[in-house]
Amino acid sequence: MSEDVSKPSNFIRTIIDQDIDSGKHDGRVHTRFPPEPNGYLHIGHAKSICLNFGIARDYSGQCNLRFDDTNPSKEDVEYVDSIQEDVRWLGFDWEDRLFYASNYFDKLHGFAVELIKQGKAYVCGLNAEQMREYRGTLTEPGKNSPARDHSVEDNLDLFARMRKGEFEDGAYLLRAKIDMAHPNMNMRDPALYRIRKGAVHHQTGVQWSIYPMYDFTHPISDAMEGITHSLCTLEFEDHRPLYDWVLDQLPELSHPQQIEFSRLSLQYTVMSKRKLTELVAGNFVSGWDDPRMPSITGLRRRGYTPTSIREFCDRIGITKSGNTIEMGVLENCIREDLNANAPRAMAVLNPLKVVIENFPEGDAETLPAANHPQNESMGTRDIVLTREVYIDKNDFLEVAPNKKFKRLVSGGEVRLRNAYVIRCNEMIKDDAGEIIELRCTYDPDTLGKNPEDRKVKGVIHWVSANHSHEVEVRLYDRLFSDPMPEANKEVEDFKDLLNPQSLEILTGCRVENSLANAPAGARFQFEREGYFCVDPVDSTAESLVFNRTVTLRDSWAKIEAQAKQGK
RNA sequence: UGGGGUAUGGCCAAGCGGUUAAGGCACAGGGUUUUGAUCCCUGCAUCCCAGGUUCGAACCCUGGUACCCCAGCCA
Repeated sequence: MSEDVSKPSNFIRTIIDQDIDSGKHDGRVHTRFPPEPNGYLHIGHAKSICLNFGIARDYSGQCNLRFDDTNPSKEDVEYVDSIQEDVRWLGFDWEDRLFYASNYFDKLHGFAVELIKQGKAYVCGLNAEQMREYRGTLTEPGKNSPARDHSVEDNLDLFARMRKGEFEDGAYLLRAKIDMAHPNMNMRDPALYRIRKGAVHHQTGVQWSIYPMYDFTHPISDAMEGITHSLCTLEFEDHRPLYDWVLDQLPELSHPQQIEFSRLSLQYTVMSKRKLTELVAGNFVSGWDDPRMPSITGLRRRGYTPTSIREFCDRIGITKSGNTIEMGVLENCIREDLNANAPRAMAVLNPLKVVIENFPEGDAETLPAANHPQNESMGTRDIVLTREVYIDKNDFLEVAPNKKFKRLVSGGEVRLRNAYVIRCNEMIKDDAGEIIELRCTYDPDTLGKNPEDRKVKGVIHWVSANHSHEVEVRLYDRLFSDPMPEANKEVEDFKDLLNPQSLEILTGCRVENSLANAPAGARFQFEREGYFCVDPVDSTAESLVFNRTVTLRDSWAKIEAQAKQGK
C-alpha cells in the first residue's frame, strides 16, 4: 500500500549523491562488507551490513563480501562459514562477489616490492620494544629507525629473505617511509608486513611466511575490487591519511573514498568481539548462539526476524556522533513484525488448576479461535474446553489489590479467552496455605457475548488440562544489569555486571494442543504473555522448548511498579 | 602544553541562512478492544555555552566547554 517508505537520509548518502552529480567514479556505487573471520557477527555488524548492502541496492550498485583475512593466528573457517550464513540470513546477496584479502597476497607483495624500489618502504630490524621507543608518544615526535636509510638493494634482499622464511617472527618488519615526527601516530613509518613464519592460514595454508597489515591491505583490496565508497567505523578515521598515502604511492590503482560512521552500542549488552568471545569461552553463556547474545546467531535463535533487524538498522540511522541505543528500540522492531505476522496461541506458564464444576465430566467442547485478531486471512484453529483447565497463577488473587485489578479473584468473574465467563466459588489450599486449585462455575450464556446484567472486564488465557501439552519455556532478560557495562568504572571485570536473572527456565508449562507439532523456529504470540519461538537447538518432537523472544508491552506491569514506588 | 572527531527533547535522528525545528522509541493523557496486546487520537525542544555577522542563524565567524578515538609486528 503505502510505498513512500523513503530510506532515511544520512550524511553518507548525501556524499554519494554529490559524487554521482559530479560524475566521480563514473557515477558508479560499489561498496563492500569486510569482516575479519575471527568471531561471529553481531548486531553492530548488521548495522554495517545494512548500510553497505542497502546503499548498493538503492543506488543500483554492488556490494562485495570480503574477508579481511590477514591475521592467520586469529582467524578460522568456522567464522568464514558463520559470517556467510548470517549475512545471507539477514537477507543480503553478494552474488558471485565473495572475496578474500588473501586473494590479493601476490599482488600485495608486488606492491610492497614496488614501494621498496621507490624508496618508500624499508625493512626494519627493531624489535617490538624498540619500535615502541622509537615511535615517540602522543605529544613527542618519534625518531628514525637506524634502518631507515638502507639501500633499496638491501631492503629488497631482506624482504625476499623474510618471504623465504629465513627469519623468525619479529626479527624484521617492512615499514612505510613516511614521517616519524608526524602528529598522527599512524603515519610514523607504520608496519606494512610482518613475519608469521609457522602460521597456517585458513585460505592460503603455509605458502606465506609474511603477512600484510590491515593498513596496507585494505586500501589496495578496495581498489582491486573497484570499490567507490569504503565505509568503516570511526576508529579508522585516523587511518584515512594512511589509506590515502598507500594509494597515492600506487597511481595505477583507483582511489576509493573512505568514509567513517559511528559504531552501534546497545544498552545492557556489550559489542566488542573480545568481550563476547570471553563470555563464550568462560561459559557465561551457552555459546555464540545463546539467545541472550547480541550476535546474529543468538538473535536468530531468540526468535528475531531478519526483517526486524533490518528495520532496527534503518531506525537507528547513520551518523558520526556517539550513540547508545535503548533496548526498547530493538524490542519494538521485533514486536512490530511479530504482532503483524505471528499466529496467536494460548500457553500457561505457571499452571493453576481450575475445575469448572458445572461442566460435565468427560465432556469436551470444541471452540474456534482466531489465529490473529486483526487478520482474518490467518484463519482459525480449534481449542478444546473441558471440565479441568489451567490458568496462570498470576491471573488469580484471593482479593483484588486495587480497583484496577481485572483478573480473577475469589468470588469474582473473568472471561476465559475465546470461551465463557467463569466465576470462582472456592479456593483449595495445601497445608502450606498455597492455593492449588480453584473451583469455579461457568456461565453457558456468555459464549461470544457479554452477560447483559453485569460487567466482566477481565479476560485471561487458559488451556484444557487434558488437551494441552507440557513444554519447557525459557524466559530471557537483558544480559547485563548495567545499561552501559563497558563504561562502568566501578567494577574491574565487566562480567561482574552480568544479570543473574537473564535466564529463567520454566518447566511444566502447558500449551494448547495446536502447538504440539510446532517445528523448530516457529514463532507464536502466546496471548497476554509475549512472543515465543520453538528453540531450534534443544527442542525435540517429544519435548518442546520455547524461547521467549520478547514480552508484550505491559501497561499493567507499569501500573504495578508505580503503585509499589508510590507506597 | 600532539593529532583526529562529536555536540539538536529521556534515547536515536532529520535539518545544509527564512520551517509552526521532521520522524521513530520512551513518557503522559484519552478512545476502541473477548490479549491490561494491537489500533486510533492528543500532548511533549528554540538546537552545549558566550560573543559576533545578517533584515533573518540549529545552520556562517570567533572564543570556550564537555565527551569519544589514536602510542599492536590486531582489525
